Amino acid sequence: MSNQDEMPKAYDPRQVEERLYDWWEARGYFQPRIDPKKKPFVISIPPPNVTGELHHGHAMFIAFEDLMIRWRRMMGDPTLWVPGSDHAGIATQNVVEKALAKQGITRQQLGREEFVKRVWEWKAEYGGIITHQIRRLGASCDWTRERFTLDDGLSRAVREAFVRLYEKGLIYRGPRLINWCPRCETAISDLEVEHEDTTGKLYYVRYKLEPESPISNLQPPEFIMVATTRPETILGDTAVAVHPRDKRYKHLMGRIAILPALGRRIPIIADDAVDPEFGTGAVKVTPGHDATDYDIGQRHHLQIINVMNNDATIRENGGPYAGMDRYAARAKFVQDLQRDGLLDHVQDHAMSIGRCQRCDTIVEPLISTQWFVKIAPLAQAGIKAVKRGDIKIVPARFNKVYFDWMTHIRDWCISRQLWWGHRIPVWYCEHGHQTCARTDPTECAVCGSQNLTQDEDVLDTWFSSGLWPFSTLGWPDETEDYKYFYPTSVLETGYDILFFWVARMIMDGLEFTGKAPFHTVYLHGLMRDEKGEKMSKSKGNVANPLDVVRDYSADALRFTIVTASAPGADMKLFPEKLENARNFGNKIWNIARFVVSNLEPSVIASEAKQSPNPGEIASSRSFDSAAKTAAPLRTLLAMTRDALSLVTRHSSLSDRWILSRLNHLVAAVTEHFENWNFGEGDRQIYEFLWSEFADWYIEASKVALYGTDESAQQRTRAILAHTLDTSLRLLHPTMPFVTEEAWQHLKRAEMQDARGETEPEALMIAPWPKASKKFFDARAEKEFAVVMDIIRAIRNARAEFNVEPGKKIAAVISAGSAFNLLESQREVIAALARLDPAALQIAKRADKPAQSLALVAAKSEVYLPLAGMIDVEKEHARLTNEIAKVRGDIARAEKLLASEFSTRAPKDVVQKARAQLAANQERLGKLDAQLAGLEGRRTNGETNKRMKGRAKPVKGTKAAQKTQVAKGTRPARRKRLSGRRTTPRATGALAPR
RNA sequence: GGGCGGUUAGCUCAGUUGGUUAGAGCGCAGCGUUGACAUCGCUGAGGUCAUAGGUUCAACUCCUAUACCGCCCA
Repeated sequence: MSNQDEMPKAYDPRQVEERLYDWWEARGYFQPRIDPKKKPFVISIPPPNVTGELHHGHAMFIAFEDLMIRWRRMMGDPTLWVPGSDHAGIATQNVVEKALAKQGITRQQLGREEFVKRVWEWKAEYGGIITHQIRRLGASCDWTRERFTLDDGLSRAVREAFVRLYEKGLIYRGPRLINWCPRCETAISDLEVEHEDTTGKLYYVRYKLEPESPISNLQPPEFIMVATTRPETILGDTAVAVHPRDKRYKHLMGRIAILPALGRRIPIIADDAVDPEFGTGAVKVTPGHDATDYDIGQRHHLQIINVMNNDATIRENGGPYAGMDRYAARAKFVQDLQRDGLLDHVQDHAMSIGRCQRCDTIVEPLISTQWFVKIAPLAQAGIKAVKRGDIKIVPARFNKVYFDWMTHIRDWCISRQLWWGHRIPVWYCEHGHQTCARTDPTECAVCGSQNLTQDEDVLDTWFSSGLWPFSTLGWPDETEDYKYFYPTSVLETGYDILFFWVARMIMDGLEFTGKAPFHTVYLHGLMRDEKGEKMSKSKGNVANPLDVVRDYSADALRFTIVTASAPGADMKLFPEKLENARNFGNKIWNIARFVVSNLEPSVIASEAKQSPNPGEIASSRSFDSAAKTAAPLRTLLAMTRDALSLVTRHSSLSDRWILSRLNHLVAAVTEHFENWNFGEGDRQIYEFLWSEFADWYIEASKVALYGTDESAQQRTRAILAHTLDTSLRLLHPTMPFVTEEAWQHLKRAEMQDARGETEPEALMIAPWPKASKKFFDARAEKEFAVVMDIIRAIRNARAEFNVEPGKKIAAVISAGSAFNLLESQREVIAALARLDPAALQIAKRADKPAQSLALVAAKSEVYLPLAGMIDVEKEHARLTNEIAKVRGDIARAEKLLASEFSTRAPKDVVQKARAQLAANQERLGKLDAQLAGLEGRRTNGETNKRMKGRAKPVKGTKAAQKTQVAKGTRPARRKRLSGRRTTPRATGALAPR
């Protein structure tokens, strides 16, 4: 029984992912080992809201953060990823209220205590769902350190932070104009208001003027006309304002206007804030319901009148409109103005309205007594930290966004009229004194009164989120975790919460711990749906990542997320992308299957011995059987050592080539990861595994594996194992499951040797590979590229001429300077180009056999005796076309080299251009000769009849000619090989007789 | 109003200090059950890199302007 039998033909992630996760977790791999000598790598998870289930935005941060975490863990850092969730005040209260509403219950009916109890129940249920989802995505976070923002410890941190700011005078309470959500019935911060452009109405309303003197009573009444988008707020007007230099209104300044409906007397004032271009140039001033008007009101000491209740109905001071909803009041008010002849006209108006981020209700600016953080001093420190470089934001373009916002930051309204959250730690006595304390006070700090009541409000959720990086580690206590793991390393999240969360963590971290809470902020883009729209619950386009996991695997989702976008760029999720990633997983699986099956299965079976492996924990069939058949032969380390020692002495070209490519890959991926280019690193791994390792090395390795040279077999096996092992390590941070599963099979196929070396128990705790420069082999890469060129040219010709795929054909290679190389690779060439080895002739210089197709590839010529399968006209066209292209290349190169380029460009660049030109000239010579031969044949009256039935003229002699005319200089398509540009271009011609 | 990002193959997108002939996946065309893989293999077609200028020996890449799309802030 071979290992391959344990590896099904197709990879089935559903049999693997959950089992492996459970095993990793049970083995304790997610927990860091505190090593005082090492600097830890730490990420605090962006805590998901406990409102419901995860969406793809969460999958996104998990993909990137787990990649970093697993990578650093393999690099040997003590690595900690702190998981947890956020109580999400308004959001959670809203969903629970909605759920209760379905049962016909309101929170008021339940009362505060009972309601909060219900929310905790909700949290228990959905918190569980969320952690399950995070696990299924493969997140290797340390669940023993899981935190929730309402935990006792974190609540204590919130209290400590509040008290410190309060004592410093950075927290104050007072009446200010705030954003009020009439549905949530709470204040919200500026950030929680989402502005939306819309077309509204602009109402032109006439305010009657009070006569200047009793005599004027006899005059016809005078008016001043104002324009407003919100006529119902006229009820709260306390002035009319015009611009001080507006000549139109000069004579009216200081006069008194009479408010419609209420008859209140209000002054006409002058203020610079008025835009003379807007409307009539005269505006109504409503300090109680508009931010600009509030400022004007402050400057002119105007009375502030709030005309709305908490639910946006008109208060009793609204006269006849009292009790009406704000929009019903508007309609009625407009109607009344019309009736009274005070409404001049109405016009459409482009405007922006603010809506509540959580419930989409139109926000009402109003005056309310709330708690605020005086944020400017904290923001200054936050700006400095980034300017100094203590914190680096990736991608860097977000620096500017950060600075702009921090510079123009306004005081932060932190009190919320909710029940779910951290209660504000301030008590009032009957004299109105405030007592703010770390522990619940029993008496007033000012007068000693024992008659205390705590503030009813709770804090903005983000107040606690801002403390997350350190509150989760034990702050304000100097715990072991806090001392060792703080400050954290990287903060990874979506750019949409740069202000909400990232900026606040920076300010809080600096303020409370004296340290930047992390040294790097990595911002990813937003996940959008297929149409490019932001995913949101109200749009109903929110998908459950677990559905994707079920259909494509967590690995596929993660790989797609990481590779399908650039840093900071939004991405769309498509089934096609996921399919490709899933297929890649299967490809990896089959590569492993091939390698494993070639690692001496007979020995594996006979030397079986028990060893610790995932089978002990998970009861997988494959692990169980593996445990029985597990056969220590040599460790991967030993294999690597073998590969290393063998490569220098006996290795073949393809061996040296793949090891060179592999080590370049290790270097490149490591560098890309270090530079935060995870997508590029992963794309290179993909290219390597699929296009180099599988398509070329594995195919070439079959020559040695199925040959008779035992040492070559051994060596090839070692290199196969080593290359697979290394590649799996590189890919593990992105695709943890399939790599671990494949690696376990690989490991079992080798096992321990007599020297007692042991492999790590799991890939996830195996060391990250190091590139070894001694494997860099430019010559091998160059030479193997020549071999690939020859093979491609032959394959190309076979396809063009419809040679039966299985048919082994003869070939003559006139190798020229590449003779030694090609002769040494004859088996590989024969195998991969499907040539008959007995009929493959390689010579330094060979004559063209009669009736053969001639190809020019990599400075050599290949003749394929495809007698009778050749269409002379077609060949003529192809050759002519090819010659035109080469001539174009030559002309361009000559022009370039004749210019200042040859004197001013770097030498190596010029040298390359020269070499390229020479190669093309050589190629042109060969092509010309072939064409000449063909011309001779053509004029000899040869027909283009064909012999074999399968052969047929390649479509489009005409098309080819057209192409030549239109795009004669178009370059050949580049091959998939990264880091290697080859231009296989087969060109066929009939040899002259 | 201020700022940022995008515009590259039919579609979705990479392209990191400017340097040969710009890449991938999907799709498309042809061929294929070759002892890892049809979730696959081989071969091929397909792009004046939004437009107009500029810098440079050299521009998808740097600069300026314009157009269109998207986002953030006010």
